[in-house]
Amino acid sequence: MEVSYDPLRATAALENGIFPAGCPSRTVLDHVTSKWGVLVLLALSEREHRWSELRRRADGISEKMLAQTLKTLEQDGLVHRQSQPVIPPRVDYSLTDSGQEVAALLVPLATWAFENAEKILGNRN
Amino acid sequence: MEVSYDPLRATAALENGIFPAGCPSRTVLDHVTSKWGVLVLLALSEREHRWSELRRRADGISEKMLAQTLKTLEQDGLVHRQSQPVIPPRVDYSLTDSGQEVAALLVPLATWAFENAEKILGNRN
DNA sequence: CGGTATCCTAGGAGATACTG
DNA sequence: CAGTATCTCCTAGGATACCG
Repeated sequence: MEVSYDPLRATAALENGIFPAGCPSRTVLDHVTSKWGVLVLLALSEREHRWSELRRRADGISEKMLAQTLKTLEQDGLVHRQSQPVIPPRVDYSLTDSGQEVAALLVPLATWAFENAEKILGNRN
Repeated sequence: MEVSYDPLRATAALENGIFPAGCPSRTVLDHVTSKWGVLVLLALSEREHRWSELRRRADGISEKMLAQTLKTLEQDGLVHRQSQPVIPPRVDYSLTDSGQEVAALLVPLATWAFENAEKILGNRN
């Protein structure tokens, strides 16, 4: 996995964009970095998931929050919802192209968290 | 800015690490992706900031949340606090090495949010 | 300036029950 | 199975005041 970003574009984002309260960038950032949003995007970065799979994967999430999170991400055009008209119902969630872009940025973050967790929390003594 | 990550390590993180409720990785991820945590880390990724600078930069943050956020990040060993014994008091916050690592991963995310905000939120009609 | 200490409340979030 | 609907609880977080 490789992420390459133009420093000038990053600077522009930091200087003009991200910090004002209520600005669109922050709204988007909030959705994408939300407690459950991250986990859902990470799960979907691996492969499509059904509702119940996501429910189990994002360990600890309530049905309410899963529904809410998925709805937000779907409205944002990051997650695609495909419902099959069968009995019992089957609904698959996957990433859109935009979704794959963010997810690709989230994965290194998760990897870093995973690899540094012990050290970080170990400081706390 | 360039971020390169071994796919195998990413896979390990996703498969073993990130998802269990209450696991260390998720705690760390929560700190780092918290609403105000992201903004503080982003601000500090540019340069050192004083308390009052951070207060103004992370637009909308309350004193309470700034204090809380900084304390968490400092305990996590991501932010370094340097207080000068002068009058009036002066305190500078900067990133530790670990802090720079995460911040480097956060910047592309912020850049992406900044560049895609309009499109994303435009979907909502 | 760089913070605590206190109080207070909106809404984030869980539990439970129900439905197409 | 894949969700709503409701009810309730609790705490993240804002406002205000004060302090070294």
